Amino acid sequence: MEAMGTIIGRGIHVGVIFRGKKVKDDNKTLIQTGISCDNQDGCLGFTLEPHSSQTHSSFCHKEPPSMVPCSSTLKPIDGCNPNPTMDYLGNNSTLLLETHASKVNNSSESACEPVPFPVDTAVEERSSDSKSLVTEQGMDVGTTNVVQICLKSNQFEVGHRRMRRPFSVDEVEALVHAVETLGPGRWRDVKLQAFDSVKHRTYVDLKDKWKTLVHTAKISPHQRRGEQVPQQLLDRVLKAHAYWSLSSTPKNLPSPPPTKSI
DNA sequence: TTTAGGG
DNA sequence: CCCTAAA
Repeated sequence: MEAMGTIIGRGIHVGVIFRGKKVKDDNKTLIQTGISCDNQDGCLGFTLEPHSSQTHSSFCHKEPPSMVPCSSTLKPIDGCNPNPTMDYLGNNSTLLLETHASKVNNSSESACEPVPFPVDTAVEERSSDSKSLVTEQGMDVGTTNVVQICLKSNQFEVGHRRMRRPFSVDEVEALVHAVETLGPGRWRDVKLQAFDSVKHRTYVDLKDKWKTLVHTAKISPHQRRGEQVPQQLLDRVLKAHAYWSLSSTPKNLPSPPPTKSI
């Protein structure tokens, strides 16, 4: 915030770059220039020029509806960010650029970045708004930062593959608990009961996770990857799985939940 | 829209 | 995670 405050306080120029070319006429709106009307596979970019703009610039690709983590002085952006989760919580400043081009929105996810957790809940990745949150890190006054907002070749083209979000042990615990009481096959309810506020976890995701959990619980510990799920939890998975598999009425009365003893 | 499974 | 036939 300090960095941005310094920059903005001293006046900052915001230029628009379309398809690599800087848009000269500042009086025209995105719609007037046609930038936001068609589905051209161009790229929208913004140049933030504090003062007498220099040349140093860094950027990363991003799309309209999501965040555009951008590091001006750190690691280059060659695809995806090394560490998705953290990295955006420190003393970073945030600049919000709103490109309210009428219907240009549409949703697709970040092309190279996982949405920083902090804002994750605030701004949905699948948001239909055309906002771009640019997170600047250690932006040096005097440098020109360019944020590329590439519109996929075809805005209607199905979005990218969603960012991978490994389930945390806590999430697994919540999922297991829900399945123990509701039983598998009722993913909609599981979602509502245990992940209602976690928008990036759909009931299909939960169903898939349960599938992998059952598998994980069956293989030997050393074959498991990622964050290790407590064996105790995996035992509950097998327990519930066995219980609901034999139950004659799997999806009906959540009769005596699995013997959650031990 | 959900469920259920394979990809 | 994605893709989708079925329900």
